[in-house]
Amino acid sequence: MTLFTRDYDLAATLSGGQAFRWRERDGGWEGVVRGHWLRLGLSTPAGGPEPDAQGGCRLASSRETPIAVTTADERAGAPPWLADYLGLDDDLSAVTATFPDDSALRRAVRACWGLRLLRQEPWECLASFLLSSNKQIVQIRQIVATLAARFGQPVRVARGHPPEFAFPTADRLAACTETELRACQMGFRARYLLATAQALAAGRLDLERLRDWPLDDARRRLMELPGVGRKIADCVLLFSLGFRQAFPVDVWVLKALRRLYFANRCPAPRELIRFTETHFGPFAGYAQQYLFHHARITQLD
DNA sequence: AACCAGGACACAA
DNA sequence: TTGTGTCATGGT
Repeated sequence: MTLFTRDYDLAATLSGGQAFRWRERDGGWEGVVRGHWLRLGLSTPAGGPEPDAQGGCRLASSRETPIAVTTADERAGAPPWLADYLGLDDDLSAVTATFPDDSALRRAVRACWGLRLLRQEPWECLASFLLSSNKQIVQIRQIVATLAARFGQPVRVARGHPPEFAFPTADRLAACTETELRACQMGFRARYLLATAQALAAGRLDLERLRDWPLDDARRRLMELPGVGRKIADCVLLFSLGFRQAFPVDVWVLKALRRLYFANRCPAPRELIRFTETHFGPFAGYAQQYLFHHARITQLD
């Protein structure tokens, strides 16, 4: 079946450090979401981003980018939650139109047009980013894969496909020993993951309910969890709970911000927060993701 | 072989 | 409030 949408860059979205369970295989993208194995692909060749004559993000070209969806059950349609997960309802032209008119951001948007923010499951997102601290993205993927294979439920896959597993529930990880978690190569993060899983399993916080709260309150509650600072809290708010103004600042984004907006100076923490909260507008999180991805892909070239 | 990684935390000043 | 050492492990 096919999801009809516009301006979607699957590679930038699924492998850009928001989610850690997608991998490219035979020209498509395969992953497990909500305990369902999925394969996604562009049903027509997307080509690269196609800058319009003006070359500005406000006037960036809009293109049809239908997404072919394959599930384990060939007779079933696309899961009803998939469009929401993929952020299909976000209008990129409208989003980027709210950005400040600075050339650095325009360049980043043009370089990865079609990059979108996902709406992941909050627990998987939180757990994954608990594992992300001081780790490279390739390593985070590996740890998450190991964790799922050892403690996740097996899921249905296409015929002949190697086995896949759901992301383990908080209840399941809460029942693990720290030693079992450390055996997944997560190092000192095991203590945080275990303590947070136990806090959620005990019902001390309902992640889903945070959607309805003001941003600052939701962030404050997340930061009460062991191992969750502002950066990880903002990742959960932005990548799973739909707070498009949340602005996680990691080493890549910090480097980009310093270079583009602070003349290579190192801003004071409070000054940096104020800047990220005011300069980029209501979709600051989108601006952040473009800056992040642009910084990464230009670094690798 | 050093250096660094989508950080958080305890602690000092 | 802002800076420093520490944490465990592996990529580049």
